[in-house]
Amino acid sequence: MARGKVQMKRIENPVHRQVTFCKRRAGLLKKAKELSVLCDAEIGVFIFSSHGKLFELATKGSMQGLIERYMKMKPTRVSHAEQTVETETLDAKKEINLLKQEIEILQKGLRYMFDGGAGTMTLDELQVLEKNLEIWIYHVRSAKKLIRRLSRQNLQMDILFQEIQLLRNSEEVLTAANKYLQDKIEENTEVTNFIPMATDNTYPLTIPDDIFEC
Amino acid sequence: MARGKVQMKRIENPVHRQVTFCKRRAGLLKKAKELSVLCDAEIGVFIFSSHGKLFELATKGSMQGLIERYMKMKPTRVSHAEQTVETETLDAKKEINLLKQEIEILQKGLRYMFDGGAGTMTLDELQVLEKNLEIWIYHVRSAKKLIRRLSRQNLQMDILFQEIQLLRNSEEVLTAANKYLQDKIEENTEVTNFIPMATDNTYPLTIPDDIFEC
DNA sequence: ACCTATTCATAAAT
DNA sequence: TATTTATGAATAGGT
Repeated sequence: MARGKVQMKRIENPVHRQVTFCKRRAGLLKKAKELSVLCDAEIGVFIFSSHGKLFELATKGSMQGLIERYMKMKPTRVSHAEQTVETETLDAKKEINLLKQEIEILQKGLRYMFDGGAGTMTLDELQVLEKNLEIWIYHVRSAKKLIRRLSRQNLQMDILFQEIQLLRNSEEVLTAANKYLQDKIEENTEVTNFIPMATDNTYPLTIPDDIFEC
Repeated sequence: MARGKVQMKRIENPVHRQVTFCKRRAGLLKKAKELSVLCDAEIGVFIFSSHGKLFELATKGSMQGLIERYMKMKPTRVSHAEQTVETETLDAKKEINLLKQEIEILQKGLRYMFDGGAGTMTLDELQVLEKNLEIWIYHVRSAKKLIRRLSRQNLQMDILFQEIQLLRNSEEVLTAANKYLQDKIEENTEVTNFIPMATDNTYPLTIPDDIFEC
């Protein structure tokens, strides 16, 4: 670069390093934007300064979306290896956020299943849920079967009710006929061994009227 | 650039665009590496070409780690200003364990609900799960109400069925009595205006026998 | 992939 | 921190 070629190693002078960081950072992000525009590419850039400050750029949409797209192409590797106690500080914070995300997905999942999908979940979250929902389907279908059978019986209860009304009516008719005939017998005849039958048939009709209320 | 300034818009010629993409992509990644080395920064770059191919760079560690670090600072929301990394080491570890426990409980909870309680959960886990279950209870109770009502109707159907049997029996008794009385009348008496009533009451008893089968 | 004229990026000074 | 300037680096278009 200008006024002397630069050595490709860490700039030790903190002031120089800071100045160079600002300039080159701006340059890098500009180049990224240019590449995105000129070549119709989607680009994401994170820059963490040596002091942990974050600078980011996401062309075409959000960084979140980019990360999801990235994750889709590279399904999370599960490497644990061993960690030295000293290096755990940063890893711990990373892990916390991962775990928080996971919890959020699980909670969303619970809510999703409880509320019937009222919440808004991302595609990835839904994919996590998909497996669980497959298990659900079995239970839901079992429940549906039960409900359907009971509903069918409910319809048949209407038929039963109608039949009962018919029987009640017929009972009245028969009782009336019986009574009429008895009267005729008493009025016109002598019957020695007559035993009145079934005229006081008072079996309990305990069917409540609100059986069919809903 | 060389031999003519370039317009900052998408290059329409596909060949030119592809060539430029390769060159500038290499340039961008080189710049990123340089910035990382010179200024001791941690940098991640994704580049998705217009046809979806991914090119990536992660200085100092893996892209996965970078994404985790990114997520840590942006839990999809406003950042916590800057946090002092050093003071959070212990808290972070504690938090990790808490979150891991919570996740495990939630997962167990999901399994518990899906598999019908096959898993073994400790008392503490059950207490955490209890909170989630409270949400469930509302839904479960609604479902139970429905099932209970239908079951109650099902029981009442048994009563109805018994009542129908009683009515059928009483009908038979009454019919028999009626017939007996008629016979007596015909046998012993002259009744002028007698009209046989209801002895041939053949209303359809269409109740299928398998109503109560499951 | 290589060349090279030209533009761009930027280190150091201010 | 911004501006200037001299210089190295990146690259567009051609081969």
